[in-house]
Amino acid sequence: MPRPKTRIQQKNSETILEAALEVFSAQGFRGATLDQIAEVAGLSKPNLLYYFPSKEAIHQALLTALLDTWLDPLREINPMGDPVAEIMGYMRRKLELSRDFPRESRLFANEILQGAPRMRAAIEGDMKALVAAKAGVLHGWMDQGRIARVDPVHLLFSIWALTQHYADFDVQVRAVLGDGHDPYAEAEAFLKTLYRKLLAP
Amino acid sequence: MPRPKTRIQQKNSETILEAALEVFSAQGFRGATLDQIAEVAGLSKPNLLYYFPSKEAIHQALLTALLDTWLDPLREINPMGDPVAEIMGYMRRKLELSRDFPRESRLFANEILQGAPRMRAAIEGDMKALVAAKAGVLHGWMDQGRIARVDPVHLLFSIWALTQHYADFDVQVRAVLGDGHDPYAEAEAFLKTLYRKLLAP
DNA sequence: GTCTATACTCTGATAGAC
DNA sequence: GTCTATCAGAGTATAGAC
Repeated sequence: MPRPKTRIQQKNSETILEAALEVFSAQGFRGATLDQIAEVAGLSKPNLLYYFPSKEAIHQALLTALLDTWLDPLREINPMGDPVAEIMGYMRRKLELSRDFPRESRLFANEILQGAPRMRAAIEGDMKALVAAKAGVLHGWMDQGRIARVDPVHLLFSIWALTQHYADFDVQVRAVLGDGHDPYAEAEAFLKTLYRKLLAP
Repeated sequence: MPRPKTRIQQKNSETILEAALEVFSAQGFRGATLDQIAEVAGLSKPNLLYYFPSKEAIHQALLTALLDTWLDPLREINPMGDPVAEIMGYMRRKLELSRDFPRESRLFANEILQGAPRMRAAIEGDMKALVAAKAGVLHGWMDQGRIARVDPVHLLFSIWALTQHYADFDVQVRAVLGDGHDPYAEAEAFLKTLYRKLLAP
């Protein structure tokens, strides 16, 4: 990928990544084709490969940018804040990520589901370290009796599972709910109740 | 697909479906190839296509069988039973499905994630109807004050999300936990606590 | 029923004109 | 920088021998 210098290069790179996100998140890596991405981007296939050296490289660029976005809400948990408010805020921010960036959530889910062939290092490195640090914070709050004692890592897993479910299984959620529902608004109310009860000391 | 009559036909069909499950669940529909399935099955590629008319047909056979297995635990919820015990039992059976049939869970997740192109009818039909029926049962229990009042459908979503997470995101769960953990045993303890608190009237 | 050989299509990537 | 044309390989499916 040539270092985007000019405005036009910058713009085209972004157009390609946007189109690639659309296609990869809906079809998975193998299911997506350069033809589809080119069509969505409104560019020719060889032109895609002028900006990125390969299909693999486009995918990798998306994943690299994604992990940071994905972990940001967790980083924001403040050890000095009010425990329940911090955890509720984290849950809410993760749910907002699902609502506002469902394609990113599905891109991530596709990758993990298939064994994380291109993200394993990041998961075993950055993600694991961050989770360990924040689990320590949660543990401290439990020791102080400020929230109920539960397994801190599984508490984080539960927030991931419950919030990402609404993006990753969107089709199923909407099909089962039927018309006239706002899945994310209902989810927020349900999850608030759930975590308020779970965390009460 | 020829109606399996002889014992050898029966056996080969099963061998193919077992191999196909292995490959489809790990790679998705497009990512899987007949070559891979043939190799895992220990058969030649044309031989696969003697038993099933196409790659599509193999996949369809797996999905059709899957949905029933997947919904069985929900069907077993007994309106006459003890509400908390019934819901806890459902959660536990779903978690056991994730633990004992993780490939089936990932096959299902792959399908939904990509928009359920081959399962939409079943979801909008059987699954939606079953959920509506069981949501009615839950509602009745809430009206009687036997469990806390929460959105019954989102309660079911939460059980799906939390239990399937351990199969679908297995790689991430194990990477983050590190060695020396039994994810499913820990999950069961965590989820028991979670639902006991959530459901307490 | 099972195999080898092969037809045909799709797809990632490159060549080369402009 | 962008396009048309095209190559090479992979992948689904079929033909036909045994």
